Amino acid sequence: MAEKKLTNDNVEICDCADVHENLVHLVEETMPEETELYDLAELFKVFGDSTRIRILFVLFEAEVCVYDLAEALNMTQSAISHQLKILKQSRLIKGRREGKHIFYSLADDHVRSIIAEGREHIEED
Amino acid sequence: MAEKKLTNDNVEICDCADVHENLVHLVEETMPEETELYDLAELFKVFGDSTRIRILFVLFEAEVCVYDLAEALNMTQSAISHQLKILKQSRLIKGRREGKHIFYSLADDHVRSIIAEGREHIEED
DNA sequence: ATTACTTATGAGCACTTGTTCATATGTTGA
DNA sequence: TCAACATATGAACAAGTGCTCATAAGTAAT
Repeated sequence: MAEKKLTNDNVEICDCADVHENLVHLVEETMPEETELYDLAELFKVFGDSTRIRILFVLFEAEVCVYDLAEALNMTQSAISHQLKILKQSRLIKGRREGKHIFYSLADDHVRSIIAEGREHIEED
Repeated sequence: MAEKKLTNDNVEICDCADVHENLVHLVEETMPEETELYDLAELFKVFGDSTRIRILFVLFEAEVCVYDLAEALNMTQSAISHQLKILKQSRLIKGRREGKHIFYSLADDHVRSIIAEGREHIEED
């Protein structure tokens, strides 16, 4: 494939061997939809806060109400409640009402898998 | 186990059945170190941006230099370079110099696994 | 109905983050 | 050495985030 050169302006041109058009096509073919990319980023953003990570680790072990979460993590009820809302919106956890309490638990096992993969990465070498 | 009641002040007390002390102990036993929690959150924070996600999807397919990444994603060289630095610091990608170019590629397969797990989660139901 | 308890939520604030712009650093070839 | 290209980086700014505080909403028991 020919090198890509523009003659009339100052655009900088990188002529990495034959990569340009091929790459653009490859990207167009394999890159997920914009909305999926956005959703993926939003999901990982939820994991990207140590308070939420700590909440998830508690829920790995037990179904827990808001007040107990706050006590176990030594944080205010309000702070925990705000974070639970975010976790719930991402369908990572679910709440079950029982009288005055709402018990939270993991929504499914993806949470465990994702965190396990993350731990593997940071624990190597 | 007895309910927990304080008599002298207004502290609100949740008496979820027998959970308190057990939960605190459980958390102390199973919760990872503070530094690991922090590192985990930092790692997921890196995945929590759609520009970085897009960069990773390109690198799933090929080893690419900065300029081509910028072109493929229709972003400035500077923006891409800043993000590459973050990805490199998290050891998700690595760079290989070849003349004037620096070709970036995935550091290992954890990236693929983590993103695959994320996609599974958002694609269900 | 009133009180006490549990959870949710809105506003405000300090802090973080991603991009742009300008510029520096590094590499190659003439 | 100089010019051109490729990449990295610091400052600045807008936008987003997590906590606190005050308060609302929901539930149960008296």
